[in-house]
Amino acid sequence: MLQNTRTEAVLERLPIYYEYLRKLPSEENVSAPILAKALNLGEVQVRKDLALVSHKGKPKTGYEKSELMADIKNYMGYDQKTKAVLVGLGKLGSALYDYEGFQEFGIEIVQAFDREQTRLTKTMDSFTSYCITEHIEVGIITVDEVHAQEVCDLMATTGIRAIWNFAPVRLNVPDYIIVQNVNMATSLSILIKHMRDQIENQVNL
Amino acid sequence: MLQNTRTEAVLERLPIYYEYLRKLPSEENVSAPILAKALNLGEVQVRKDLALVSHKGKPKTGYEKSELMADIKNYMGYDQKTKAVLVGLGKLGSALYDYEGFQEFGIEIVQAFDREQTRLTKTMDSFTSYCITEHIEVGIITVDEVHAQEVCDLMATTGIRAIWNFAPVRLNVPDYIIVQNVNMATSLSILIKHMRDQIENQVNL
DNA sequence: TAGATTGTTAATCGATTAACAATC
DNA sequence: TAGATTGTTAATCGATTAACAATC
Repeated sequence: MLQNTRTEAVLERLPIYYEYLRKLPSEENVSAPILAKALNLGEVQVRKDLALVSHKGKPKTGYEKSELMADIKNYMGYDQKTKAVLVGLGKLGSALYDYEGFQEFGIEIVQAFDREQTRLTKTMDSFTSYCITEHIEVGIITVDEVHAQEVCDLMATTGIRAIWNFAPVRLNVPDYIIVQNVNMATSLSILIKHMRDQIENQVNL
Repeated sequence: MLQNTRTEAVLERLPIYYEYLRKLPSEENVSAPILAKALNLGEVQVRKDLALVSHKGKPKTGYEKSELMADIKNYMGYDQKTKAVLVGLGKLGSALYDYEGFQEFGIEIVQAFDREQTRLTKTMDSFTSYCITEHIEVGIITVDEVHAQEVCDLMATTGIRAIWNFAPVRLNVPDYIIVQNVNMATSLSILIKHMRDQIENQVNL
């Protein structure tokens, strides 16, 4: 455990294990080889990933399902509640605001903001004070690209430390804020490029 | 150019360059150092990425903006039109169906399907024949996790070669179909984990 | 010519995979 | 005990970065 070098990619896989386990009807023990086979990953990789978060694996029998889930949960911080606000209640914003799936990971979008005040939204006037008094840590930007930086700047004046940005702009933020850009169009275009490459390769065989 | 080993990650960066260039008001030449600085990437990395798609760079002056864009466009296949269908016109499905941003990358969601027939949707009865006659290559799954595999199986009976899956299930597909899973909840949870790690590190300094 | 930038080879860094001893 | 699985060290693979010659 001394030089336990965590690779970045582990963070992408732990939620996959967690979701797999959560949906697994059986309560039986699970092992790295079982997970590897089910999720089509390398056996050693899974073994190493699990070793990073848990030390309750037993040779021959593997891990107790509930213990392993608890250890992943703890490592990933799913048990720490995280409050997020969303700005821009358009189609995409609404879809996210309504989405039930965040709960499982301890995440709640507690309030949506937009230009207009509605049953669902507050206006931006109250944004800063709301975020400060409610100790909001995460901001979700689903406004158009013209307003994204402006919203981002406002977020930076609160206690928000992470921004999930759906506007196709690169945001300027202070060092202590981390930004994750999500771009639906480029994501799909990458999938399509992979598809075309694969088709090409098959033709050339 | 002989052993021009393309790294997987290039595909993630080329769209970023492309979008940056597209939105750049100036028509002046661009160089790897300029792009690197603007996008906060390594200079050598950008240089190598550009060399992969273009051979029109000139020492001292860099690349002509429009030529470089054309070369990225060509490499990534943005000039090849790709038709996609979407199944599940809920909140998220609607948001994607309405989204204008795909166009830029040659992608069009040409039809949505759902249980009910509406002004916007066809029912699944016509799904297979529609996809075949329209030569659909990409399927987008935005149904709930209970129905995702079923929809996926149906897609596999058509000419669809790539599936963009928003349902939180791992789909079983034949080898020649590639699947990209998108999970909003786990994506956000990873961002939050990064945030917590960063906060932790700052405290420990 | 001088200087900035390209294109490419070599070196480093990071992540995955292979190998194997420990053990339940 | 035998066998499956864990945990870990070493080897490989892949991607990024450093270094540098070529050149406009």
